[in-house]
Amino acid sequence: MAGERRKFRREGEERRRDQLVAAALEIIAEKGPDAATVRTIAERAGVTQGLIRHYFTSKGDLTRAAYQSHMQRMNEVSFAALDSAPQEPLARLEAFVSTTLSPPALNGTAVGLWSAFLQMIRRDPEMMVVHEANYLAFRDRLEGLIAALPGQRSPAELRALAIACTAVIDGLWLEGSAYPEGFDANELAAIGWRAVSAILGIDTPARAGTGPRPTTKETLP
Amino acid sequence: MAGERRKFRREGEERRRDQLVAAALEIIAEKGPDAATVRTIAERAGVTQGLIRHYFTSKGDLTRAAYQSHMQRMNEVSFAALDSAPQEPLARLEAFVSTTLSPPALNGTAVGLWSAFLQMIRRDPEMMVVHEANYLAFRDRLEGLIAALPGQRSPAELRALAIACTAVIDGLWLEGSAYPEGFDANELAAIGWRAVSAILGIDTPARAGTGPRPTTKETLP
DNA sequence: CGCACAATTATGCAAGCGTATAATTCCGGT
DNA sequence: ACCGGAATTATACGCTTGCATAATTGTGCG
Repeated sequence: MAGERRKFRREGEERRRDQLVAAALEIIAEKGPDAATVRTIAERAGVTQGLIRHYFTSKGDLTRAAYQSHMQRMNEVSFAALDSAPQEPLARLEAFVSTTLSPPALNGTAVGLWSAFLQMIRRDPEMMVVHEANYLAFRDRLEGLIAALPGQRSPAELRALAIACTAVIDGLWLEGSAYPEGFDANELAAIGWRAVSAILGIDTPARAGTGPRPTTKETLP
Repeated sequence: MAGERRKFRREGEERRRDQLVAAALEIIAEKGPDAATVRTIAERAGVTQGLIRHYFTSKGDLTRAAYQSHMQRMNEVSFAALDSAPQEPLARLEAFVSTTLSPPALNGTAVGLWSAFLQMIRRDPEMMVVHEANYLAFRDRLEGLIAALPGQRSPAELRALAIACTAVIDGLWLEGSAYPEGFDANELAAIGWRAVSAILGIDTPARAGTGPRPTTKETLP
């Protein structure tokens, strides 16, 4: 009667690890890090909790693996969008900004993950390394896009511009994800592109008249 | 010899609540939200844990009170910095940006608090209301500073500019706080001011000589 | 001075946590 | 066919958590 032991199938180690990592990420994103207990993660992955300790030396180990996996996937998505972009530097940059500030990159679950991991980053040096590497990867990619634009800029100048553009994109992404009701559909992408253009000293392509004209004193007729 | 009962002093209700709120904020900022248990909070406040339930109906109630208090204080600090600023609109704006992107506003504990609360905001509608109100208050203040600049801007234009400037400030504040080794002392404030200037169409102060000419339409006499 | 009552401490409890370990069951090699 | 070991489940333990309640003690008021 009671002794119905659960049936199971054996899976490869890699696949099991991926399942557990995916389950952990889902739960952290949906219900927060506190809800991501060993038991709920195992349940979501369709196994029992003991298996976690069979594939990870501790729960923290699983959490680190999940963070690494999440960051890697974000990177890949970002890269993929760039690969299918056109070739003109300006269009590439615009595509990059627009992609980052539109769904699916802009979504509520990602910011949940982001803030959850930020907590751990501050206490776990190993996670800090991953964070640093990924932040710099994002910025460097953006810096590369900027460097490809017409005009010459010194390295220091490039660095400052990349930091500023990264910041405005991050800030918009964050508020748009955390407080989605506050903005229209394409509003953030449009604002982001205008801001990046302005920072880089590019004439805003879309709406002449209202756009900032940074340098020249005498303007239009 | 075991029966040494702890001595205590009675305090007013308001004072005790403040002490508990302050203790909770300190612990969340320093050690993360998981470390902020009823017992550690009480210990930090110099009382025993039972007292928390005497002044707050639950731990969540205390946490909400802590968030409210934190946000209110951030607001006051921000306001105070503006009050002692000069009167010319441009200088006021620059002071605001610079203050926000320099210590003590820029520090690691604040971002710890920020990301910890962001977690709760996503699950607690009551906290979401507080967050929304404070984000909009920040943005509105910034929008007011922008509106005071010479030149005319439509309400829609003002909104977009305020969103963009808020985003760049938030993004810089965030990365500077979360990853302080990555930036020089005044670097972020300088980058922030340059970015805001560019977004608003103001000539960067370094290359002085030309006054701010924000709009392309007819503006000045 | 002492008394009543709120403020505070002390103790207890059930639930949930991560971890350790024992018990089973699947599955490939022979 | 079956067996040995790895994969997986099951159970248990010690600890911490938030919350409840009982026991005390400080203190304003007569």
